[in-house]
Amino acid sequence: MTQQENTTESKKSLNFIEKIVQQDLVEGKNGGRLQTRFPPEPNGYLHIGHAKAIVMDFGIAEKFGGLCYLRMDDTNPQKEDLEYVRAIEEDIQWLGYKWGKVCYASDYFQDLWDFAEWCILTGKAYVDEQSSEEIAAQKGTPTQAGKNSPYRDRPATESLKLFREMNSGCVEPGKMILRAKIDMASPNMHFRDPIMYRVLNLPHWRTGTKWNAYPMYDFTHGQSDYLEGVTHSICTLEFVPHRELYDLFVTWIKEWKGDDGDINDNRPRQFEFNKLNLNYTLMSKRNLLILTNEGVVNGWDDPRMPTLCGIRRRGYSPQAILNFIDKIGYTTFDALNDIKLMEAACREDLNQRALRVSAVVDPVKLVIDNYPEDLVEEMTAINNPEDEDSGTHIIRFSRELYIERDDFMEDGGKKFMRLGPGKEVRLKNGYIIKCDEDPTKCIEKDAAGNIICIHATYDPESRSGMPGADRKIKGKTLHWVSTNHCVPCEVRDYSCLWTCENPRDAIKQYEKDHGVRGIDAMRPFLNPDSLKINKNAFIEEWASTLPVFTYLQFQRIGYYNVDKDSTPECPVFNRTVGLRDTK
RNA sequence: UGUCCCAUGGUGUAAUUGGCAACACGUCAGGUUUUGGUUCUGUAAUUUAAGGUUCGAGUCCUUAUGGGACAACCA
Repeated sequence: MTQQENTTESKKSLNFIEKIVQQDLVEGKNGGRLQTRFPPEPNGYLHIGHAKAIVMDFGIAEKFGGLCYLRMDDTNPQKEDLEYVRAIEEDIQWLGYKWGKVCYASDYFQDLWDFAEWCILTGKAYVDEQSSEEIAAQKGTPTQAGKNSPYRDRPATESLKLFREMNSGCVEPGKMILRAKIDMASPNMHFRDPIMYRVLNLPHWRTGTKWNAYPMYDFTHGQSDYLEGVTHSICTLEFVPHRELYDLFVTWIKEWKGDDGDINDNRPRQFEFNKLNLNYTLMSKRNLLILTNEGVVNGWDDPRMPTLCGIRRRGYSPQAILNFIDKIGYTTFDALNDIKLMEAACREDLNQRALRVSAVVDPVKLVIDNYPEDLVEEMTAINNPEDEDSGTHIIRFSRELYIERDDFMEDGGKKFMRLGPGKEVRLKNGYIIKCDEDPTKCIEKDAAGNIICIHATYDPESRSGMPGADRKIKGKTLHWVSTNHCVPCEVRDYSCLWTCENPRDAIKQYEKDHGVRGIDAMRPFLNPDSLKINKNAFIEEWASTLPVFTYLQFQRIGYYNVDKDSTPECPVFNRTVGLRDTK
């Protein structure tokens, strides 16, 4: 970290969770320890919303000298897979974070089981044999108290016997569950005898066939935190109603462990911040899964996806993401962030990082009539004017070039600063050129009236670096490639997948109004033009030799990244984000 | 007709904890520039409402309004 960053860092005020952590440390809570965890369920790929949580969990540990574990929340073998575990690890490392160790909720299955038996024996839990419909009906509503289950007061010995049967593999899923005996009239729905264990009769990718009954999230998370030594269990706002239950189970497990220290010390505490909402973006894993399954996008790493692998392929740097997260902050307000802020953070970073190259994405031929037929000159191009250490590369110049079609206008008027009859422009790293006043002399058209070739003359004294190049001209500086010294390439331009600001709400509403679900409720809001493939582009030779994931700027166009689909014959580029355009 | 949470320029966040409302992005106008990029200078725009406490309120209290979360054998 540079000195400058250090000063800005120290000037910036802490977010509300950092303030809590700082205060707890001062007060010596939990023995002055700080330990957090990032607990993804390995049932899908991480997205930009997870990045916000990662920066919080890992970042706060880093900042205050604590520890952060990566914990796979693998309590539902129905949906989870090793493939996702690997991807999660890769994404976190890509962001630049290191974990103390990797843990699994399944590490605690035996503890959780023993603890559950103790809960039964001490009258805190019972086995319920009703159907899920019956249980739902008894649960009441937020405005109405629930009713007790007829099994609520069965003897502990009976519950214990049935609980053990639940894990035998002989009980059909749905026939029995273990419930905590709390309060069916609680205004907090999570307190109405929540489910602790359910029968799945499914093997688990880590524990094999040892378990047939698996613990629920609420009966796992706080206990795992406690057993691991987590001090600050930080999650998003939708878990606020779970906190009371979290605290209760932590209190119970301390009792079970014979941990008779102060109940307010040596225990994890849950804190909640606002999750990331981005306009024109759909975040939930469930919906992203639909998009990939239905082929709306080409896999989880499609550059239009908000997944970290998608964003990476799109061409964002980890630092760009970190900058963005830093800009939006952490509060308890359910904000809808503007995607433009993320793009601004990206430009800010890529401006420092990206190699400048010339690519012509909508080419028209330009012939320099007074330039020698067989001359080829090697021009020097600066790789990145923002970074003196980035060096230079060669771009070859000749009589026949491609320039952008929209850099020439037959009647552009006074305000059009680029090429046209009688107009003079500079070719970047090249010469000053000029078109004849007479349109018939500088424009070649086909039968349909389309411009197929532009003619100009160059000023031989104006080559970049020569004294003659220093003269001021009215026109702008244009980028170009030499027709014989460029490579055809594929350029993929992306825009938002969604046409409405808040696709989540729009889809939900559509589902309600039209009685359809899933992809059918999404289609009306999908942007048909979210991917534009351009196979008619040319790029300078040097750029075609760069490896996948190289950060590039197509000068005057935008930031681009080398895609994994590239071949030596045809490199493929993804548009990360366009240049700011104040034309 | 429940419980809990939230409300500061267009968007997101600050405000030394009750003491001059600011920062970033965006807007608009201009300077620099071999990228209509970058950079620099300037610009307009903010405490949801009403009442209360106080010398003093974005901050505390009350009420209203608006928004969010909660009723999966998901996490």
